[in-house]
Amino acid sequence: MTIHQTPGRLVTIADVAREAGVGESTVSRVLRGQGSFSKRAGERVLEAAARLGYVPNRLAGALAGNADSAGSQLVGVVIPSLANIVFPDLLRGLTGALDEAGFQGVVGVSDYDPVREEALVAGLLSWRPAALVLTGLEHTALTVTRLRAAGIRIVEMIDTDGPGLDIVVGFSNRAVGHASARHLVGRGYRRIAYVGHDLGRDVRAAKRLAGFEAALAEAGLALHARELVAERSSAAAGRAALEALVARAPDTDAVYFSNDDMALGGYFACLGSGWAVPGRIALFGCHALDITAAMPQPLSTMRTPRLAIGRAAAEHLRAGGPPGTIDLGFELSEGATA
Amino acid sequence: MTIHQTPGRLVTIADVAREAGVGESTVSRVLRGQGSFSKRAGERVLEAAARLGYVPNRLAGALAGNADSAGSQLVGVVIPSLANIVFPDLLRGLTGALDEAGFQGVVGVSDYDPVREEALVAGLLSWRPAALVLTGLEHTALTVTRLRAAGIRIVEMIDTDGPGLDIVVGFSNRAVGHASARHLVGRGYRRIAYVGHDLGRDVRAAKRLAGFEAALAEAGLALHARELVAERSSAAAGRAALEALVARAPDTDAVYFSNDDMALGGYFACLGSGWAVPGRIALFGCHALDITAAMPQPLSTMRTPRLAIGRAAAEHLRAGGPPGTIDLGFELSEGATA
DNA sequence: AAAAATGTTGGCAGCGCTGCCATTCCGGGA
DNA sequence: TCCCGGAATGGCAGCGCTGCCAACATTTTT
Repeated sequence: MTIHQTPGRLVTIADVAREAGVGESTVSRVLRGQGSFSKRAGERVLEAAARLGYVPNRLAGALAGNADSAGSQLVGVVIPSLANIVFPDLLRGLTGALDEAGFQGVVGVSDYDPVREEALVAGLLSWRPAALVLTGLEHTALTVTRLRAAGIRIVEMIDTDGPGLDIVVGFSNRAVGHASARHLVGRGYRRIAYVGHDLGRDVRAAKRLAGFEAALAEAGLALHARELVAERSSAAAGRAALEALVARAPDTDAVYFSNDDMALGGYFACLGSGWAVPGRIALFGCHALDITAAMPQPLSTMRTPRLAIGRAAAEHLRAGGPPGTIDLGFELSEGATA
Repeated sequence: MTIHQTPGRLVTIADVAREAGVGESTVSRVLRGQGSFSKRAGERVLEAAARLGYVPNRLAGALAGNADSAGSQLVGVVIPSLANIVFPDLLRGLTGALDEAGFQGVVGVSDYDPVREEALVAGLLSWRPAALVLTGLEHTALTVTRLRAAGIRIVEMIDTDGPGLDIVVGFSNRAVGHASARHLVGRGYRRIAYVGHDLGRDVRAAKRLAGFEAALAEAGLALHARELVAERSSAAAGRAALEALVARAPDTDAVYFSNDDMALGGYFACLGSGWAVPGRIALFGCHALDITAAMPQPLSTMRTPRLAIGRAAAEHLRAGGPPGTIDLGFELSEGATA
């Protein structure tokens, strides 16, 4: 029962035209519901197409349609990772809105590597996408050159801390870090440490930390300690890192995590070691992952509008408006751990 | 600083040919490193292409190249959801292997809806993909017809419980459920309940439950209770459901969850209510999400090879072999909650 | 009733690329 | 020196579709 029957050639618009007894142009018009045609022609074409099992060839359509401008209805998307739940969320908002608008997303994963992104962008551009959606503001010079030359709408998601190429949708990671520190300081914590993952790659986590330290400095404080893991963020890494940190700096009274999954790991470390949260040690995360709301003590964290960012990115794809930055903000999720 | 410069026409192969002082065919051969050409011609073409910033148009390439067979280098992918971490994992394995092989994935999200899948498949087929990767074995009749007519390789991921269309890569969800029940029964639990999410849509969770109940029956048992939430699986839903379940059937001694995130929610419920795990109540999940390994008591669950499935799916795309099922199995992750 | 306006329709030239084929170029053997 | 086989090359016909335009049909207006 192989599926490979490939009877020969696939049905083309010419076959439908012959079957329906009309011209090719009429078939084209009917199928796209564009231009004028008689009711009778419409019926016959639809009927013939169904009878023949016609599947339009968008490759040809896009090629013929509009050679320059928005060639196809494909939209290239580059995200850094699928392992960090933040990005599937982004993708979720994006694909949802994208296919409401009749677009198809072509997804590439850069693994936080600008050089990898460069290659992905080159590959995506060769499909003549209607637009490109990237993550973050940091790109190689060659990527930027190519993007400029492509003459299509570019959306950069998530990070508004810096100049964008065209449209930027996100929030200020710096401000998130800043607000997080203000919250901890306001709660009276003074010996505040940081637990994070590979900052060399995750530029946005680094920006949050910068904002965090800036706010500490404004309050006359500095990071009490810091523990970085080389790997990607995960609960296991957060757990190990917090344990290491507490061993080194036992008097730490609050910890800022680069990410909620790290923070969740930290929470587990506290549970395992019997450290009272937030009595013995307070925990603060970032992103407000769904899970954290179900914890016995909801995690104190910052809610970032990931779905909304994806959706907004998709919605601004077609808009012919001027370049600009759309800041969707963030919100304190008070929780009970800090 | 608009990016929209669209100087007019994009650079075509003809422009490169003129610039390099060779024919179009030579440019095409050089750029694809195929056919024979002199070293000198090769250099000049590459140079000219770089100078002009030439970006090949794969739309045209695919259209001209091989009209029938593997038209483009696009691969259509349909997954049911991005909210359930299982699918991003699948996607991760898939896109990784896909772009090693030079393919680009076009992703659609069906939201667990076969009718939505039908529309997505139709849309994807119109890009003349080299192959299609779907999730699960359940499709509408029309989808199946179209898939057959397309004459391309089809891979169905994750579920091996039933006949596939072409290539199937995954594990038996029924067997997972069965093994889970055997484990709980073997540990001496007798009043075993089930906590799950919307089974009407998540067919695979339903298959796991069926296998689970079958194993219970073999042991002379039946489900002690069950609690279903209508929404999608999540920690919050798991927590609420477990609390409801314990209220209704306080003597339950073990709970099988449809998913690890549900189980994690259940664990949080136990922590919150002070129910000893597994003394008062044992918990068993499914999928072995990363997070669960960091818990103070690692969750007892079944490790499913999600990344490997994605990778295997991509690898079997090109293989011209016969249809068949590849069962990647699963593995008990003993943990400490059951 | 003729003219003008409007509604339908089919033919055909591309879109940018690749496959095919005929042609040219080159070095080595007769 | 001439001829021959293979490497290198360019021209051109499509791939399937859409945009444009001219042709024709049908109404409406005067």
